[in-house]
Amino acid sequence: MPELPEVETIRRRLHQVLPGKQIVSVEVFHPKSFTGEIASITQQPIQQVTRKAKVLTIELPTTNIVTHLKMTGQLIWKHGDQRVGGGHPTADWIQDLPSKHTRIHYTFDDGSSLFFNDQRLFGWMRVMDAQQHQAELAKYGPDIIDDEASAEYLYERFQNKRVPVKVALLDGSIVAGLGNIYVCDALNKAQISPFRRTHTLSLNDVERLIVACKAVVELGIELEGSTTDGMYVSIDGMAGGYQTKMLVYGREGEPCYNCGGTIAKEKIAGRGTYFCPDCQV
DNA sequence: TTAACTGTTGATAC
DNA sequence: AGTATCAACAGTTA
Repeated sequence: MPELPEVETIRRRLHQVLPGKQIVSVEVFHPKSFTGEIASITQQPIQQVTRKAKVLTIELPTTNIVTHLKMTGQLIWKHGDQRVGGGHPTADWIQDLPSKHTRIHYTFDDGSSLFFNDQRLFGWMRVMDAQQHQAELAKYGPDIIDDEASAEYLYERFQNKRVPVKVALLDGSIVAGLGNIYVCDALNKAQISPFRRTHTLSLNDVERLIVACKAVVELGIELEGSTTDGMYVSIDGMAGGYQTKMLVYGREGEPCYNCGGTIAKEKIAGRGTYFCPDCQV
């Protein structure tokens, strides 16, 4: 599922191919997936593709196509047999687009296409002016990989909270871009229990935690995301590589790489949580 | 067959 | 305001 590394991988690849292209037509197959005036996004060159938190934005001269993939959203770009990136396995189903899960199909002036697929319909693409775009991004705290997301910042935000630290890390208004996979791994790397209440963490704990969070997310970006169930792929159908490096996520019953303890799985705030009961305290 | 589970966020109620 | 729970939806697993 797309977390920051997955969305960033998609952003980088879209940014390689989209700038300069003009949208010539848009087919909306599901009204829930798209809002905005199609006429407002055609016949003008795409400027750049940006990301904040898990929100992806295709910037046009006068407006923006703002995108949230939620859990099952995919963006696939096709131009004949041309591919961007390479070397990794490519999903074969991209040959058959649009599919039953394709919600939007953009056609560009060079004949290439962008497909928005979304099995569960939670995701969206919305045309927003600068002010609306700004308001959307203002919901989120600093990206976990930004310098602004410092130990001092997080420590201060933790002081007046008593939720389990795992819940706080998943709260995008505190720090943006972390999802279940990278939070579980970061807590293991920092040797902090996901159950620890935020206000009980020392500044030293928070320093270890923020370093671990940045490290796992940066590794995730380097490996171009994680694909645990085949759902996440980049714009050419390419799977990620982080799933082979996961520390605890999905490893219930297997040994902790840090101490050899047995990885446990419990629920925190309704979310499956993997951790090592022996070295995460 | 039915229920639980999947993950991100917004809405709602305390 | 902080916290907890549920809902949006569809498909897969128990």
